[in-house]
Amino acid sequence: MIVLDYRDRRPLYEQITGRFQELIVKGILPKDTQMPSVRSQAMQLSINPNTIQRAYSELEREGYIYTIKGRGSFVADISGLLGERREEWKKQFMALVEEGQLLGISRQEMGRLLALPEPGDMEGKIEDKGGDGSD
Amino acid sequence: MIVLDYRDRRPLYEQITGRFQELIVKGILPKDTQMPSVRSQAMQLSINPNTIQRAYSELEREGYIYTIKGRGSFVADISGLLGERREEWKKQFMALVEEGQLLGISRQEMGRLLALPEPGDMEGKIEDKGGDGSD
DNA sequence: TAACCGTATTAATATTATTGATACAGTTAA
DNA sequence: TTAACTGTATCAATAATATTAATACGGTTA
Repeated sequence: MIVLDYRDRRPLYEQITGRFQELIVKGILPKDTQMPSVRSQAMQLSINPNTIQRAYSELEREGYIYTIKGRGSFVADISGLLGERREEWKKQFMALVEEGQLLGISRQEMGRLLALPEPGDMEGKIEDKGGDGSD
Repeated sequence: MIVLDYRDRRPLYEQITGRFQELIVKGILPKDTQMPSVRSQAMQLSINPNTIQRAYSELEREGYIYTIKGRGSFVADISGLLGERREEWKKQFMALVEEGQLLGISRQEMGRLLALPEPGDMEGKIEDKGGDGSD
C-alpha cells in the first residue's frame, strides 16, 4: 500500500503522510478503517517505528486520522477536511502579521482592521428582495 | 548606530536588516544617505564583511537601499514605498481574513492569534535619543 | 500474563542556515 | 597608472535545525 522512494528529496515521514492523505481523500481507505499499526507498517517498510509514528501524528494533527491509545489509529471523517487548510491559513496569517509589523503596522491596528465589519459582511445569506438585482 | 545582541536568537544579518529598516522608516537615515561601507560596518561590529553584505542585499531586495557598485550603498526613497506597501498589505490582510472566515475561523479567533507574542519579538534595542544619527 | 496497541525521551545523524576567509571587479583621486 | 576605497562572488568552516533511530513506558484486549 505504501512505497518509499529514496530518490525522493522529501523526508520519509512526509512521503508517508502524503501517500496516506491520498489514499484517504480518494476513499480507498474509508472512514473508520484501521490504519496499519506503527510497528507493522515500520517493519513492512524496514524503517524505524518512530518514523511511522511521526507520520501518524501529522495525519492526526491535520485531521485525517484519529487514535485510540492502546487500540490503534483509524481513518477520520474527512467530509469537512478543513483542518489542513486552516493550518496553512494560519501560517500565512502569521507571516503576514510579521511583515505588517515591519511596515509599521501595530498588532493593535491589525486588531482594529479585524473589528471593522466590511461592506458586504452582513451574512450575505439574507435574501434582500429590494436589492439591485445583480447576481 | 547598530548594536548586536548575541542573546538574540535571530541571526546577525537579520538583526542588522531589522535595525536599519527601523532607522530608515523612522527617518533617522534620510533618503540618499550613504550607508556605512560593508567593511567599515563589519569592523565596527567585529564581524565578517559578508554578514553586512548579506544584510545589505536583503535591504536592497526589499527596496530600502540602492547600490552603486564601487561607490557604495545609499538609503532609497521609501516615501512611496511605505504607503504603497501598506495599502497592498491591507488588501492582502483583508483578503486573507475573508478566506479564513470561509474556513470557519472567526475574527475573534484571529484576534487571539494576533495577541500571541512571538519569540524574538522584543525590538527596541536601538538607542533612539532623538539625535539626527549622522556619522 | 502475553501480545498487541500508541507515546515519550533521548541520542545519532543528515541537512540546512549562518558566518567567515579569500579573491575578484568597479570607482575615484593622486 | 597606482592606491585606497567601494560592492560582489565563491567556497569552506561552523552553528543550528530537521530527521531518523534506540529504547523504555503505559494502555487495551484476550
